[in-house]
Amino acid sequence: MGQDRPAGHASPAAATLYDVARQAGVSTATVSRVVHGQDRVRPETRQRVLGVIEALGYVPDGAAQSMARQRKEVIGLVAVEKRSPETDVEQQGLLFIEEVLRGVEASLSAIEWSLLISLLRGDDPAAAYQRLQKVSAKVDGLLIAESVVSPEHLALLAARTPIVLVAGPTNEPHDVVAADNRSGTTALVAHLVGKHRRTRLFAVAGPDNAPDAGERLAAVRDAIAGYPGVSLTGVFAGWFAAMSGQLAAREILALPERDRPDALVCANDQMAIGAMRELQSAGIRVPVDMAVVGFDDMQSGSLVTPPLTTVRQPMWLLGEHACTRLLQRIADPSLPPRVERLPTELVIRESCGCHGG
Amino acid sequence: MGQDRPAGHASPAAATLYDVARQAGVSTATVSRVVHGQDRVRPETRQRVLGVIEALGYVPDGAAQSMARQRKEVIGLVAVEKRSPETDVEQQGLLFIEEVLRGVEASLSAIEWSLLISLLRGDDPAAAYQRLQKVSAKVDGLLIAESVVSPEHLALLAARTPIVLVAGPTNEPHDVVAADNRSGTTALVAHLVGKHRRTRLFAVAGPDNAPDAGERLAAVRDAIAGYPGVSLTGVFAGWFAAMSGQLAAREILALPERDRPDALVCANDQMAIGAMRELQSAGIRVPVDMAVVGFDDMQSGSLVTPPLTTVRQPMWLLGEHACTRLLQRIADPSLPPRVERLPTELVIRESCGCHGG
DNA sequence: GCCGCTGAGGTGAGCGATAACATCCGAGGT
DNA sequence: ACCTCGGATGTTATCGCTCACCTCAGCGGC
Repeated sequence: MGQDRPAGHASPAAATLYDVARQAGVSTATVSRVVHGQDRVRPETRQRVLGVIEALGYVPDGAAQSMARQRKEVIGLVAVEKRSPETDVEQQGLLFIEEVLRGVEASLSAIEWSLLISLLRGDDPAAAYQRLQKVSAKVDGLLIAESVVSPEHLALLAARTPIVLVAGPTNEPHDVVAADNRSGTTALVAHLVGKHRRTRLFAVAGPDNAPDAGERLAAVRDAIAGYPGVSLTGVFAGWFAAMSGQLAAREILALPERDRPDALVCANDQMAIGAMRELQSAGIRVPVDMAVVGFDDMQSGSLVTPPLTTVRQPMWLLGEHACTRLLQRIADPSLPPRVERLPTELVIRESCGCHGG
Repeated sequence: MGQDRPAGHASPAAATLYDVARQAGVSTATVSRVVHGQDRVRPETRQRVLGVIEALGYVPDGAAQSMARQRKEVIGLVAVEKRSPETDVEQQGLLFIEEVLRGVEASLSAIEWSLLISLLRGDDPAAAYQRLQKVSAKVDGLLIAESVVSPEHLALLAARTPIVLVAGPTNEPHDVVAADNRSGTTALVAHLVGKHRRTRLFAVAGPDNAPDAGERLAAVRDAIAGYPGVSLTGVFAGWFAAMSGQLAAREILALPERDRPDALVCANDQMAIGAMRELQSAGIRVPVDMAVVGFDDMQSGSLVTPPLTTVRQPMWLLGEHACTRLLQRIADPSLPPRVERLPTELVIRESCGCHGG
């Protein structure tokens, strides 16, 4: 069938609606109706048109459709990518978003929409905004991860395009879908204190510009405040990368033994893993001498020894919900912005002091 | 500035080129020239237009541009996603592609193009093809990962859209960019045999439909054939998931001790990790009793105990090269299809029997 | 004084669909 | 026989932009 030209070469010019209409001896409107499965067409006509479509390998052009119906059926997901090919293989930032991406893509493909990805790198906010503008021209709405752009730029963008923030700041007048960092953290601290009698916690925080990080730290503080006799012995300002966990560990190792914490609460799993390895290679036994816990529940957490106790974020769901929200806003831009929190779940493994089953 | 309407609401109707032209008192051609930084405009006029653009927050519509210049400046990346939200958190398939994705995105954003992602799920090939067609309508070319679709469908697709296969079958008349599975595998076997004196290897293969998997298995066979006294004691048909590594391990554990292999060569890291954990929990010491090696060099391989010896695939590069190739083909569809192999690199850690530094 | 050139900018024909509206035609109703 | 009605189709304006081509004014050369 159709072996008349060598494969691997794009055809001379893609068939258009007009080609199909002409060959089938009908109007473009009829072809359009057939393509969209409408019923206003006689079965006989439909068959004829379908035949021509098949023969020509016709597929309606997306750009033209977007123009005509004033809807692109594409949404954009933008995240920050801090890595370059030469940089270390540190799986950062996007690692979190990858799971979200799947959730988004799943929701989208169910309604035949598509997902456009844009990874921002470099740290020039103006350039980032430029890029975002360009991207916004190709989509019906934007899902923006973490805080990749300043509040002012966000406002400018929102004035032109529907946007939903994923794990973004909740103090801006935008739709936000985020994990319930607070309850997860509270449960984690409760476990450490209640079950394992830890009294000297140390926090390894995430970067300032990540709202999630701030919330987790605040929650740790608040939770600790609720337990008499338990104190937060220190806070290390990390940036979500494993390396920053390592650095935090070194800072702790430099402390006289008596001043060291008995539990390390990290703002994400990456840092927890980095810290744990550093502590272990200095001879500290985790969790006996010091417990180490993370946040996110990335797969790697279950692989390390001891397996990491952490808090699971429903990242797939985060993606789904953010997507749904964005779709709603696209349908009705006048919707009032809302903040949605998705529940987190304590995942107890062994790095807290519990014993594996 | 511009606080006249509550933020978080999309504007009534986006400004168009005509709005800008009218307000600036020039023609649309002039605005277009300004937007595209052409020189045929007096500085004074340019400034005026720029002012209006700024004031209106004008961004040229992507669909209209695509239409007018007959180029969408978007390429699509399609991969298979075997997971659903309820399924286990097995990070499969896409895990490989995520790194590729970054490479692609980086190349693309450098030239201001965008990346459309489509994850195929379910296993209805007809549905997959449908979806691919839809996606192809929105892009200028497609990057297709592994073999997500039948050769026939691929040919049909290629007749209409430029495509490049990533880690795909090399026996079809398409552009392919893949890792040099053979040399990596050969080096791995040489290490196992030469350095660690292993003589009874067991292979855990990938799925039949993954060309990469087939190549790796064949390379193991060929390499072994080159060493007298070394044999391949068995092959387990896995599917790249950690679970299949586990199953392979169980099969081995069921063997009488004398019939067990002394080295396990897995077609990817996921399976190696799965197998290793299963072996360990059955009391087998890795690597003393049995070496276990993988392929890919995913980050998790460095986290497990013992750290996994594996072969690194330059996935980022794979993405970059595939992207470049696709761009070339888009520019000149008459290019003859080529197969490009990217070098792999042996990564020696400890699961082969070497000692960590 | 006429021509041609050049820089600055305007005109308008597409690009490939969609969808509102117009048309045509035969079946029923009266 | 006339009118109505509705199903099947055709016509065509429109979406927002680009680009080839046209216009026009001023200027210098001969």
